[in-house]
Amino acid sequence: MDAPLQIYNSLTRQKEVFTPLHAGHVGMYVCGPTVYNDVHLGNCRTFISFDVIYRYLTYLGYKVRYIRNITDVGHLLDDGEDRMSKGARLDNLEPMEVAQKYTNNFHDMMRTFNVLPPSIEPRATGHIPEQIEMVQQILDNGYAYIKNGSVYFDTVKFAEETKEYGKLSGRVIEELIAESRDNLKNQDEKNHPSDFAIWMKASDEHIMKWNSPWSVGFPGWHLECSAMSTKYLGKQFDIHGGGNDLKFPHHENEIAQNMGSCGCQPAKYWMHTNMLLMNGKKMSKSDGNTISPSELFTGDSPHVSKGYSPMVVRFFMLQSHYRSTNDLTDEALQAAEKGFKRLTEAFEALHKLHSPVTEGGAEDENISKIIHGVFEDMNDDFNTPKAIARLFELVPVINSVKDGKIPPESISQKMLEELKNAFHVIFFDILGLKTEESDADKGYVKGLMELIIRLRQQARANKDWATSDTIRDSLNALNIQIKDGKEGTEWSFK
RNA sequence: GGUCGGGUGGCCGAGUGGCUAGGCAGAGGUCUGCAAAACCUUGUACAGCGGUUCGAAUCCGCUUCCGACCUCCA
Repeated sequence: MDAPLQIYNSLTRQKEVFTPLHAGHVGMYVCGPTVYNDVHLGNCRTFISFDVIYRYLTYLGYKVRYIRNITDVGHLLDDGEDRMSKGARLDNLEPMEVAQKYTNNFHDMMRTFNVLPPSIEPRATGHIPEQIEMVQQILDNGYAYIKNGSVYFDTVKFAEETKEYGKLSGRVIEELIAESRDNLKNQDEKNHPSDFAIWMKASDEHIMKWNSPWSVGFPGWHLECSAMSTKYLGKQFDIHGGGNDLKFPHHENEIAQNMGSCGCQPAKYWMHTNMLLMNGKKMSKSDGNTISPSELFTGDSPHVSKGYSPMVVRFFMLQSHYRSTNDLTDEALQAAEKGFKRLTEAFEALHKLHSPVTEGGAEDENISKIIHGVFEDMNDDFNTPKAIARLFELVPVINSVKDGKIPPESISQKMLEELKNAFHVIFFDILGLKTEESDADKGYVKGLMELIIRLRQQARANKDWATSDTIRDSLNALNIQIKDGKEGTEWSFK
């Protein structure tokens, strides 16, 4: 009955009904991080977005094979030095130590954000033979040429013969001629400025290099994804994702390589996440407009007035659509923090509700509509902000029943169960959020709080306002909020 | 310069040819010993100028401003 899942396809620039290549299965490849540095928040946004997409596809019943790679070689800097090698030189480490260190850091951060691990996380250095094989196939098919031990992809020939080059990013090859800079590494070796290396001959001082039929060298940056997606998902698979900034040249070149080796377009649906901004500008490693995840958590940054918890940050990110830019500001984070708290507290309150009627509550239909609406929103290109907005509509209903503002029979037992279940599925399983109960929540702090609240109740019963207010104010100073309600007093961390 | 995407109420952020997005902040009220929390009510926004239309913030054109990519970036 519900509308089918639709996905915005960057390749066709429109929403399309999602139909997997093989019924019941989804193959999804997402470009992972280059591990030469701590992960930054922009990366996190992309992986959080795809985490929700992965979770939702799984929820829909698809068996999803989710590949997210680790790039640990081949990513050149302007001066021609490999990112990994540079990291190694600066830290005085083996390149693989650098890769491992930052891979660990990346994994820690993904766990912190409650991002599920992918099905397979292949490394570029672990797939050198596959990449060499692909270079050979491209050469065999005539879409590459060898110059001094390096191999370059022939974009001009590819573009002329297939009309495919530039399709994803909207580029025209003639324009690329004029635009390309001429100060790139080995530019003189290329036949055309838009050609790109798929195998690079290594200089003597280059640390990371492998034997190949052409030279001792290393693979080009774009090649790994082509080779690894093919290896684990086949020549054609369902979804290929990544950040918007990878569209050109990375993804465009990936398509060229896949088509150049096997003759087919690798992915049916291309999905691109938009950039995380900070104060209106792209958050970027290279220009300093950035805040690290840990700085954001601790508040140790001039860009924020305080720290924000990982789940608040995740929630904040999901409150904008993955294809829209997301502007991170202190004010917006504060709004997200309060909203997140309101939602989680309503969810907790929901579990304490009971209904005297089995079915036919006055609010039943309304609630049912909201729940269905959430899934409709998710089916519409994973519209998490809209889905979350609907979740908020449940809050006043839940709180009103809890406070006795509307009678408990407004929601039937049946609906209550359905709602608890749905809320759980949406909030935890699909959006990947979790309530942040601290250790204190379970430990003796809880017992102490019960004691304190009981003492304060006695004081209030005796109209000893001075004592009761002192307790309240002191707790408040400790960031503990006292909430006097009809059914007694509750508390929470502020 | 080329390509693309945007400008929505104080802030963030959805959406749409006619029907309340939502969150935060603000205002009024209920509740309360007083508060807080919660609940109720409330603002009637869509860059500007034209055009299409019975009707446009939503479609088209122009203007303007902003951003991304074109060079390593999720």
